[in-house]
Order: sequence, then structure tokens, then C-alpha cells
Amino acid sequence: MEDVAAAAGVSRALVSLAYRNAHGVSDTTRDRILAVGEDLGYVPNRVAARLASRETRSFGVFLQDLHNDLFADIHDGIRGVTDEHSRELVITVGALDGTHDLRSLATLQETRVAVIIAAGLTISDADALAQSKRTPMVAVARHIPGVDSVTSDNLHGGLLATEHLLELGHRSIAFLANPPSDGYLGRREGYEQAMHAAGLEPRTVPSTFSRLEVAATTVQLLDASDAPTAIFAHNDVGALGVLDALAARNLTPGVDVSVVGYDNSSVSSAPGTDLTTINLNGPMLGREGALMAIQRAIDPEAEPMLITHLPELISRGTTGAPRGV
Amino acid sequence: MEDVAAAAGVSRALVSLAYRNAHGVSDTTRDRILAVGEDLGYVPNRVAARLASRETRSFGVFLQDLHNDLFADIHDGIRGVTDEHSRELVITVGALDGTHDLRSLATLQETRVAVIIAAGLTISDADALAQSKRTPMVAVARHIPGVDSVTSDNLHGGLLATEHLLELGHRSIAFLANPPSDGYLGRREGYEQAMHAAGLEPRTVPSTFSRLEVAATTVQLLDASDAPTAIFAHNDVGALGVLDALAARNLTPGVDVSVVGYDNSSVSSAPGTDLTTINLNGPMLGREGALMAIQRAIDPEAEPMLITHLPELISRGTTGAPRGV
DNA sequence: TTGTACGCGTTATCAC
DNA sequence: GTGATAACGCGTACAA
Repeated sequence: MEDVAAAAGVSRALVSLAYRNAHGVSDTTRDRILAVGEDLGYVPNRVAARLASRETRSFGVFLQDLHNDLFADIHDGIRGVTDEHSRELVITVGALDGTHDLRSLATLQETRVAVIIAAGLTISDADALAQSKRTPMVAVARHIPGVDSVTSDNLHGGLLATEHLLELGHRSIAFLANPPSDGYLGRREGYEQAMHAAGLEPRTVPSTFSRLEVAATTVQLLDASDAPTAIFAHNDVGALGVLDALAARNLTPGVDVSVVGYDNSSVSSAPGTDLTTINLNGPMLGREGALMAIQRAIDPEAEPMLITHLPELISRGTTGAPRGV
Repeated sequence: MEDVAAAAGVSRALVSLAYRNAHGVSDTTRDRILAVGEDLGYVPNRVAARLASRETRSFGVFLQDLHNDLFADIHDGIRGVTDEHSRELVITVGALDGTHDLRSLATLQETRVAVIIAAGLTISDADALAQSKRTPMVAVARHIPGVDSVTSDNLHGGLLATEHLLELGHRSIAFLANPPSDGYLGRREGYEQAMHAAGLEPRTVPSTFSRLEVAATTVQLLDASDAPTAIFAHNDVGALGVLDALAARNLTPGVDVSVVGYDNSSVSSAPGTDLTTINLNGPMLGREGALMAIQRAIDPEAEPMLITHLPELISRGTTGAPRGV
């Protein structure tokens, strides 16, 4: 930068202003400076810029699992907003078993991002709250009390999914549950409430976030003497695992066994998948999360914000009446 | 940091060393320093650290499309290596239409990463080469002359896929091609060579990287009077689009129409998808790309490196003999 | 272990 | 309105 300034016959400060399109530098001088910079192969150093500017322009983004299309949807939503507001994104990725969450958040904090937009955190409410005291955080797809959150009513979604299956005539409905953790119990509760309301005994089968493992669990379930006629999976990735298991057993989704997922991630609408699911609307959650982050960056002291959407059922081809009804 | 040093009764330099687990700090002092830091709520500033250390420890990662499982695979492979070597990752994401590539590379360059690991770049060879002169680059899943590359022989893969279909007895085989660009023509050439060798006329249908758009193109193809009996898609995402189209027309993959993908991204092996494909081995490409980046960081002047794998066919359920054979 | 010169911009504060 | 000067920001590295 020093060199550019010297070669252009101006001060370093002016070079800085020119590169940032700041006003206070005449068009002619700016063009000249940029031309000289180009000539000398000067590339501004963002690290130095961040340090010097006490950085408030970039947001951290935590995405739990790149193999889950929902997080690609959320990322799309976030970037749609941040691109428009010319905010940079610092992205970190979790791990399927949730062991990366705290480390990723620490990284973002150490990078001094203005706000962390976290999608799919599996840490406890308490840990998340503590974390958000240090660097403001927006939780996406999860409600964390005391922390800005953009979420959807999971209990309601669980009710919708289960009631849909009940209305189709199913009585033997299993729920493939994710590992229990703060903030991810609503779907299970919705399922159990709906079952109880129908006078049925819930059948909650513990499972994981891995498509393969859900498939394995489902195969066992299907092979049992009391196999359910319908399966509600805690998310779409799980539902894909269920569909895998049905394929392995040569069963047709929606005919032999009904399947409901959760998320409406973009894969679920593909004709070849055609999964009945609950619409979480990842792109919208991402957009709103980013907008909330912008608000939070403006006023760090404001009360925690909360947006809760009411999810809807999207009925597609993987659900139908049980055999013999 | 100043405060921590004062409170612990040591110098700033020692605090720095303590936080980096560097040797030259006695265990007791380090523990004391960390305790004091914890007390004061001190969080080291990575931005400052990067600037001060003239940064050579972090790698930039460019992933073209988060909706494509291949890039999740590649990311997994990269992180497996970089976690072990305690290298940080700065991640940027492209856009389906390739318009984000240059901007993402510029961002990584401005962030002064040691090496950029780029997966799925769609810019021209010339642009990529020019870019790599500024910041060393490793191209993953693509060979760029003059740039470190970890790739797979796409022409060979195209041959394998087509020959597989020919051996099954297919004569009417269409290739759904990606938009033409440097470095992504091998699969098409392999297809065309194999067709010519069999005395058949290639039928290359232009398409895109979007699952939805490939599905739409395929539906048209299936509805034509001269619909092919087999379809080879330029990648797995495309093949999923083809499967979508088959589902929409109530056709069974591997029975009514055979489908071959390309990548063997982790979705393709799911029992419910069970896609015949060419194994690109994303996790391995990622690992090798990361290892190559480490080499490159050590010796920026070494000759460009190139690893080319010979891909293999993975025959699964979406291919079979054509009807009537 | 410590002192201290960096690294590389940004952002007041001024001068014309 | 244009441009210059100089004081930061926050660690790291190297000599002492």
C-alpha cells in the first residue's frame, strides 16, 4: 500500500479510501490510484483491514452438516441477504455428532465477527446462552431462550405430521427420534401428544442424524413382527434413510409403508423423492436469521428477538392409506 | 492481553506463548495465565494473530455448490487432513451458475490464506492459472495445466460409463452434458468416443448443473418419439434429476430406462437411490488436495503437482438390460 | 522470560 | 471537497 501511495504520489490514507470507494477522493485520483495498484499487483489485505477497522461488518455462520440439504438452503437464504447488504461471511462447519459446535463458535468469536448466525446447534441452551453473551448470536431453526432465534413451532409440526398419518387411517405409527437435546424435543412431543389424543401408545424409536444409521434402525423396525404401517422421521435426512430401508426391503413408500419427513429441504420436493414432509422453509429461516443479525449488529443491547413460524404439512407421494383400508 | 499480562504479573509475550501452547512456558505459569485470562474474559484475537504472524497456517477452501453432496464429501476429506495438521480453513461458497468463482477466490486471496483449495471451479484454465500466480492454488476434481491438481481421468470415466451401457445391450444412449467449460469436457469425450467405437451416433444433450433443470430436460427426452433406453448424466446431481424425471413418467430405473451418474457422491450409495455411477471418490480427492496444499505451502516454487486417478464403475440398481433384450 | 520492533491497514484530526 | 499526518488495533517474532 505504501508503494502504491508513493507511485501514485499520494498518501497511504488516500489509497485506503480509494480502494474502499469511500467519498472524499476525486474520481480522477481514485482511477489513477487503482490503476497504479493494478500495475504493482497490489491486493488489499483483509486481515489488516479487519483489525484496523475494529471489524463489525462480517457475520459468522455455523452450519451443522453439509450433507444435509437443509443447511444448504439456510446458507442460500443467509447469503441472499448478506450479499445485498455487502456483509462478509465467515463460515464454519460442524460435525454430525455435534462435537464441533463449541470449537466452531470459539473460532468465530476469536475472529471477532459482529454476529454469529448458528444453524443446527446441538449444544445445550445454557452453553449457547453463555456463548451469546460474548458474541451476539442468532439461532436458526432452533429456539434458545434468551438468544435471538428464528424458528418454527416444532411441536405443532409434530402434531401435523402425526395427525396426517392418523387421518389416513394409520394406527401403528413409529417416530424415529433424533438424539435428545435442548431445543429439539418439540417434534417428538407433538408426535406423542397426537398419539395420546388418538388413544394410541406412542412408539418412539431412538436414532441419530445419520442417514445410514436411520436406515439400519428402520430395517430392524420393518423386520419386527409388529412393524408399523407408518413412520415419522425427525427430519428429511432421516426420512431418506427410511426410504432407503423400504427400498432394501422392496416396499413402496406411501403404499406399503407411509413416510413423513421434516424440513422440506430442497431434496424432498424432487419428483424422485416426493417426500411428504413438514415445511421448515430453510431459505426463509436463513433470510430472517440474516436480517435479525443485521438488527442485532445495530443494537447489541436490544431485547432478544424471536420469530416463530407455524409450519405446514406438505403432502406428497410417500404417504397414503394403510394396506387394507 | 495487556490486562491479562499485568494481572498475571508477566509480559504480553508470555501470555501469547501460553495461549498458543508453545514451549518455553512452564506448566504452572501457563495454567496461571490461562486462569487469569478466563477470569478477565479474555478471548484471543485471531485477526490480529494472523496479521502479526504473517499468516501461513490457514488454507482457503472454495466449494462450488452446497446442494451437491460431492462437495460435502470433498470438504470432509479436506478437514480430515487439516484437523490433524491443525490448519484453519477459510471457506467460501460458489453459486450454481459459476458467477461467484472469481469473487470467492479474490476474497481468499485478500484473506492471505497460504493456499487455496478449490473444488469445482468453473472459470477458464487461463483465469485459474493467473489466479494461482498470486496465491498458490490446488484444484480438486479438475485438472488445470500449470496448477496443482488432484483429479480423476474423466475421459476414462466417460468411456467406462458408456461401455457399461453398451455391454448391457443399449444402443440408444443419451448423454446429458454440463455447460461446456475448460476442464469439464472429458466425460463427454469419453462418451462420444465409446459411441463412435461402437458404430453409434452420440446424442449429447446440453443441460446444466441444476437437478431441476436436468429433470425438465429429461422429461422432454423421454417424451420424444425416439426416447433413449439409457441416459448417462454428467454428474450424480444430474442423475438424480434423471431419476426424478423417470419417477414423474412412472418409469423404473434399470428396467425401463437405465441411468448412470458420475461422482459416486455419498447420496448415490443410499439404498433408496442405488445409483450406478463412476467413482470420483470425493473424500479421497479432498484428502489429497489438502495434503498437496501442505506440500505447496512448504515449497511455493516446486513444479506443479498432478495426481490423476483412474476411476472405476460402480454398478448398482439403476442400470440393466434394455427392454426386450 | 522479557522488551520491542514490526504487520498493514483504518480512522480521527488537520491543512489547504 | 481533497488530501496529509499520525495514532491506533492486537498479537507475533526475535534478540537479549
